[in-house]
Amino acid sequence: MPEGHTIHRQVVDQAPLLVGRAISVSSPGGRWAHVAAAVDGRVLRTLEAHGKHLFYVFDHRRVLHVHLGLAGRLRHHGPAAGPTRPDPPRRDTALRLETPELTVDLSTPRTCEVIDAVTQGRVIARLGPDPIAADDDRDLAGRLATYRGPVGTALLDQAVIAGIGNVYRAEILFLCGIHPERPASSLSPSECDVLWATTSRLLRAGVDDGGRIITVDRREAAADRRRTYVYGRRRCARCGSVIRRWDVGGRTAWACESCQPAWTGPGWTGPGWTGPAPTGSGELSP
DNA sequence: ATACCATGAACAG
DNA sequence: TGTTCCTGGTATC
Repeated sequence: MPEGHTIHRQVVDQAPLLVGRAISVSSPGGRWAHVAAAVDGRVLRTLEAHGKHLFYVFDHRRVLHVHLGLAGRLRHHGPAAGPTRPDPPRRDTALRLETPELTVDLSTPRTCEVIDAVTQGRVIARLGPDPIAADDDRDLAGRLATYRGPVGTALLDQAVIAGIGNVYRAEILFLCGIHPERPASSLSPSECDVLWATTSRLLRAGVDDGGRIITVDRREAAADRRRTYVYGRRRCARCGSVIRRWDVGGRTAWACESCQPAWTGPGWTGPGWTGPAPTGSGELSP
């Protein structure tokens, strides 16, 4: 499940075994041979993550840039000589990275390219702050104050915060008690502070949990083994109300409208808005 | 066996 | 705003 925590987890797992070593890079499927050739045999200097983007920085100042998208995956294999010798690469493997200690297979990435440091800087400059790496929210309140659209859309905008995906969006807004359709600009500075702190806490926990997304408090949800409060659920793990799922910002929002009451202030156009006086016959249009 | 939906985001218009 | 790409898990036949 490639949200930002997945990528940071890859850094935690890969960096100790790859940084400082020459990496053999190949493209088993052949489609990415030009990418493999550009970094094959080079020594890895650093491995960096920002949001959902992963950067392998090599000694000749070339940078392998990977974004998994929806279907991309990174699979690890043990050393060729050890008990967990790597499987033969799957046909869809874009790149295989190998050292004596670790083999990493990248399959069906959204982005797989070799760039320079300037381009890497541009990619990162397009992104908002990464709540796993950064302690500073870089004025999240200011960005939300001028954001035109619901907070549920803003949280998936990687220029606002880098690394949130649809699962975390649902869980963050639940834990903050914020309705997904509230105008982003209606959040108070203190709500923005809580939003950032919650985001940072959840994503960091996701890294520590090995990339799994576990947001529930074990005491609160002791009765079942689900890992979320609202995402993927029929009923709220806290109050039992039926979860509503509908489109917000082009993705499915999941929310408990008891725990996340609808906003009825300025800008709200959802249920409860009386609107202009009805005209015509009063019948609903087909 | 087959259909559908999903953790993402670029692109067209 | 809608279309498109990719794989994999789950549901349905």
